[in-house]
Amino acid sequence: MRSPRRPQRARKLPRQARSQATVGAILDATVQILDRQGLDAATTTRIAEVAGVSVGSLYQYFSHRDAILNALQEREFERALELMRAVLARDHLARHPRDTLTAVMQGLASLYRSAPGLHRVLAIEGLRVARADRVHAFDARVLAIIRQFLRATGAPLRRPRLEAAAFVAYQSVRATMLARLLSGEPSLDEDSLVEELVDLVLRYLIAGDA
Amino acid sequence: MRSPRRPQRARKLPRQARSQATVGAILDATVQILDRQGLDAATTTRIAEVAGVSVGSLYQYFSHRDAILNALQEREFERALELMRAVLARDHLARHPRDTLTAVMQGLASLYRSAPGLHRVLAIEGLRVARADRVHAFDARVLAIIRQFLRATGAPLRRPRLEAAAFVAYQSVRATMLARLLSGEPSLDEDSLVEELVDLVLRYLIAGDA
Amino acid sequence: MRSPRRPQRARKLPRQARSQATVGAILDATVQILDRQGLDAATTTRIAEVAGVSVGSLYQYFSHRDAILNALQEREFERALELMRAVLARDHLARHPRDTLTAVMQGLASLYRSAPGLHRVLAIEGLRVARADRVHAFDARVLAIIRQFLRATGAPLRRPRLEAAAFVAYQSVRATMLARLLSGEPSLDEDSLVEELVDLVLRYLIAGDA
Amino acid sequence: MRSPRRPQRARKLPRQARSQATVGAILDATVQILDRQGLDAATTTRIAEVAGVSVGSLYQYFSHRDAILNALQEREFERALELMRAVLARDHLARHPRDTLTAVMQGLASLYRSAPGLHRVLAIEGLRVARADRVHAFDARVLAIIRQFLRATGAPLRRPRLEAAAFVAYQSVRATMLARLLSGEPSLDEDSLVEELVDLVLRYLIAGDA
DNA sequence: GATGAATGAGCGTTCATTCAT
DNA sequence: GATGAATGAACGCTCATTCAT
Repeated sequence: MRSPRRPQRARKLPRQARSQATVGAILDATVQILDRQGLDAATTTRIAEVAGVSVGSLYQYFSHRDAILNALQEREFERALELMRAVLARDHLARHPRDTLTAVMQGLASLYRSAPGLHRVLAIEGLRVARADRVHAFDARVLAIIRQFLRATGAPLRRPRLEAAAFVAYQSVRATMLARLLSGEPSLDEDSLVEELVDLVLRYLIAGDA
Repeated sequence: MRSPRRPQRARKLPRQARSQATVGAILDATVQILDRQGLDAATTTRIAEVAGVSVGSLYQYFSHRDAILNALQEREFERALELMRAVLARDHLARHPRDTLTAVMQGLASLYRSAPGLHRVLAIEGLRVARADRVHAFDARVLAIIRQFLRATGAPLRRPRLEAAAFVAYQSVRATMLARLLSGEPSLDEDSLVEELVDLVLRYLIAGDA
Repeated sequence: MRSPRRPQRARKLPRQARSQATVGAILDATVQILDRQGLDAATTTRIAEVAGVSVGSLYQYFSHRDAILNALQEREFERALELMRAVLARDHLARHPRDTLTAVMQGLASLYRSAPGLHRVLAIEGLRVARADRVHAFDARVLAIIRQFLRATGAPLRRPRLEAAAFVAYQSVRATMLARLLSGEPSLDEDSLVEELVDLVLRYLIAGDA
Repeated sequence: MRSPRRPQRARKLPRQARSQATVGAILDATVQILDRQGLDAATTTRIAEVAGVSVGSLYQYFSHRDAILNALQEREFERALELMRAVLARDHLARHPRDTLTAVMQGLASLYRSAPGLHRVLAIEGLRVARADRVHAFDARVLAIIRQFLRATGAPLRRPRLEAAAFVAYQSVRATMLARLLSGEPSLDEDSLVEELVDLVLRYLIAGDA
């Protein structure tokens, strides 16, 4: 996409019900387009068209095109965090770490599966310099959750550098899932992938797990 | 005025000394721009400008803008493969797999370190649909090398699904290194990263490795 | 940056008053440029400039530059056909064929006279391969009208090959008028030309007409 | 084609044998390209390539691209005039005008047939403003020949305005032949076309010819 | 507020022409 | 003379953004 002519002022926050609906429609339209046709198809005109509003309205709620992608990214970030929190909150201490990990990874896999095209675009765009900070912030939150889980788990940890370990484990899982998503016809079925990743992480992190 | 005719094949190969210099200048300029300002800044006009040539010259050697990126990608691909081959060729059978793995990863880390911005862009662009095939082809070659290494190693393998294991291991290493590269100020020094990754892979792949 | 996507269908039809005005301005500007400076001067930038709009507006209503020329061509085609139909509809059976033919040719001559430069360009462009189909379609419609006229006329026809005769007659008239148009200072006044052409066609087509 | 940056000085005339050969090769190459691929394919680079010389050499003999087309046009003009002169010179006074006319038209038809693509391009380009003068000059020479023939012929002429008559007859023949050339699949075979045109012209020009 | 026609900077690309070798 | 690498003005076209209605 072209680097945009940046506007000078921020837009007002949507407060009323109708506004919320419009914002929602715009985000949903963008998701649909990204998922089916990719980033290049997500022009402001097309988004407005699919959302059933005018471009003018679009700019009433988003100061520039990238703001839409940012909002989307944020939405998916929250969704992923929520998923992790929900799984970990379910009395995971009483269960074997393997079960907890498996549940988390199945959740992530289903998240990706629900809109592969969208997550592909977000992953790519997430790597762009402009959006790097947002991704780092998200990563930090994920890592905090992981560390918290590791500390809370009764299992004996192998790794002295907890922070490094969480980083490596997280990136490995994230990237492998994404790579499978990006390969046209995955040679590995989802369940097997989850199994492999659980094993990878367990053996890496937890002593004596064989 | 003229109906546009997309050229299908590569332009003439540079034979003379001056031509070689021009091609080199274009590639170098592109690397520099990608490394410092990212992909969007790498317009044909800007590349030509930095290379100190005219746009016309650029098109004398590259059929279209993307061909420059492709050439660059190919160059880095070959470099990475060459590095892996070189390390694995060095009597690795006589050494402990840990040493071999460490050597490979140190090589990759230094490759990334040499031009972080470039590798960031190549990694990102490698995810785009248009270039997905090239990346898959590269991945397949890497996976073949890894599998060959695993088979040749005397060490007892833990994983029944060799192909899946190679995929998971490769993506984990690749992504973690890249993620560290992308984070502005890495919290993990390079040696520690290599150590962690070697450990990750060994425990995942090789039975009884502790 | 972006892979170019050639639009296949026409742009949105102009509905509002302002839109209509813009389309009109674009067509008028194009006619003016073609008439005065020829086809090569009719760049999108120049057309927009003369029309007093931006290039963007131009592409809001025409999918590509050639679409403007096509629209212009179509407009003139329809105008010419309408003229022929109108003249032939005027109780021509009751009149001598010479009068009918004269009326038709006077109409065509005045059509050409109204914008010689435009018709010159359209005639030339009509010869280009890209637009040949459109011209052939127009020619076929004209020939059908001519054949219908010849059949309806009570006059005894000299020519056994009606189709060939219509073709020869039509091309002769068309080309001679055009040639006169193209010569800077016509040596033949319009009335004389019409007279000559009527005579040419009558003697060629109609038996005993002397 | 793009309107060229016009050079300032004329080129030296080719005097030596090698020069003549180069000029010939360039013209032949241009004919071949025009005939097979049309005007847009006739770039200076391509012409030089087909001619087996360098672009530099091309510019040694032709001051600019259009000069090549001009030379080609001139060559075809001379060829056509030569053909007419040759036929008319063959004791045509002793023969019936119909035979003479038939011979001329057969000659023209075979000229066109020998390289339809070339003549299509020349016809189109000949109409462009830039080259209009050259065409008018050629037309004038043709008309002179025609008038001379008409005067020399013993046959009684119908038309008082000899100049106008020559013009009408010439344009009719030229355009009809060209139109047949331009229509993809001519519905009229060449012999029939010649027959029709001879009849058209004879009845138009010569009194009592039935 | 909502609309959507209008804007125009900027992109990738071409090719006639030049000139150092 | 010949070469062909280099030039760069100019083209068609896109789309994020604005603002009169």
